[in-house]
Amino acid sequence: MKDWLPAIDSHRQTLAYKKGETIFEEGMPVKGIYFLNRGKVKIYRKWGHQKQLILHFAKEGDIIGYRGLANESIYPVSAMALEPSTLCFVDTVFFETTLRVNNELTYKLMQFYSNELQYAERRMRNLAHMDVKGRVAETLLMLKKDFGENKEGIINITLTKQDLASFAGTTYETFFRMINEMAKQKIVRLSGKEIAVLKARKLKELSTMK
Amino acid sequence: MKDWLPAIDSHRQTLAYKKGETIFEEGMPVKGIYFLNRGKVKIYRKWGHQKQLILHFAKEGDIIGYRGLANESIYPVSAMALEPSTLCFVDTVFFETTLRVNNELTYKLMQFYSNELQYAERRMRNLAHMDVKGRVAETLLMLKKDFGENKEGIINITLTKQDLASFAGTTYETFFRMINEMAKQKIVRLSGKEIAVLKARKLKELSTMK
DNA sequence: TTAAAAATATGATTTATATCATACTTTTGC
DNA sequence: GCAAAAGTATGATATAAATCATATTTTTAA
Repeated sequence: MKDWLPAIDSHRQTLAYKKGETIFEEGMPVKGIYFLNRGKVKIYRKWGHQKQLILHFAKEGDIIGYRGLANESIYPVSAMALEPSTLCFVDTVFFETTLRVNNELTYKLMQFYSNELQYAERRMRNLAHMDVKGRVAETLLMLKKDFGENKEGIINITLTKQDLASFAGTTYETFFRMINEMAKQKIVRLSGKEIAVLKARKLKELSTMK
Repeated sequence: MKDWLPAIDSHRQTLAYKKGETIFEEGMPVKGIYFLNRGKVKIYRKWGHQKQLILHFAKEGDIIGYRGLANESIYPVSAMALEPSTLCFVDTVFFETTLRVNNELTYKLMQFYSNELQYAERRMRNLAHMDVKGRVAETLLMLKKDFGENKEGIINITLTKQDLASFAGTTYETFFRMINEMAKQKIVRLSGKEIAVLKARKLKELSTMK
């Protein structure tokens, strides 16, 4: 992913966001693409005013806003900083010009989209058929894989239970019950917002079709 | 979509499939990409042996198997002909070589993926938050938009109720009840496998968040 | 530093939707 | 042309998960 940064290195503009600040919102016109230098960001789609489905948690090095590079020039998703974050912004016109002349970059981005599409469609299938406990299990495995864990085995991302639930595609209450049950069975260890996976094998099992 | 056909016109190979025949299956190694010349194809992800989520119905002119063009060289989805279909096949190596030299084609394909991703993520959100009646309503609107309707207003695709249910992300029984209810309310007209949308406005309303 | 807001925790209740059961009809393959 | 398989149709029942209610704790911002 980092490989394409040099190509647009010149035209960048650095922006800082506080925790809870919105970077862009679905329905807003696309102005450019963002690269996350520092911090963590959630990408989500809203449903009504209260509900949302979190599609992705972005970390340092990730690009954000690429979903807007389609025909529609409107963001199909929203992005909010989960901690103080620094992003560099490249306006669409320049980015697209770069893509037009840099075939390698375009090819990489295309492959990247292809992977994202695979991931989205797998999750779609899971939302349709996997039970909530399975989705909670998968959520934890995904976070562990994407963000890693420290020496104590604690996953390197701090999230509210509500955000975890919105990522798993369920309600806060149900998520809480599920993860609590897993804690009782010593599959995970919880302490405040810290989560450690103790039995990855068991989680894998829970997220496998029965 | 048709615009990129000429670029690979030479290396093609024509294949015919009967109704119900599998074109490729998830987990199989990717050999190439397909262009649907004639017929209709369902693209789906399996869950266990009985269940599936249909991601997309492809029609004449559509490309199929593009999801395999990521890092993994394994099809993440399956494809099955819904009626006698003719496809033209282009092997991955040649297609990728073409992409490497044809920036315009790569750019178009990238945009195409971006659109697909938007679509997938919107459906993801719907599976998480929209009720089944809403999803059934949206399913019908989408089919009407994608396949059009004849003079009598009948949608130009013939599907089993089971496939319709698998596309809406529900069971056959629930789908049946929902669409039946819509027929009683004169929102749609049913006759065998024929479906006509009578009140698109009402369907739109049902698929809007409450 | 303190009041307000957000997040956590958990029991009780409701509801949407899946599952099960069964009969009938249409389609398909030999 | 006919038997088997696939699809359609519907009622009854089960259940997973959402919703509601409420108390406590933690975090945030003035």
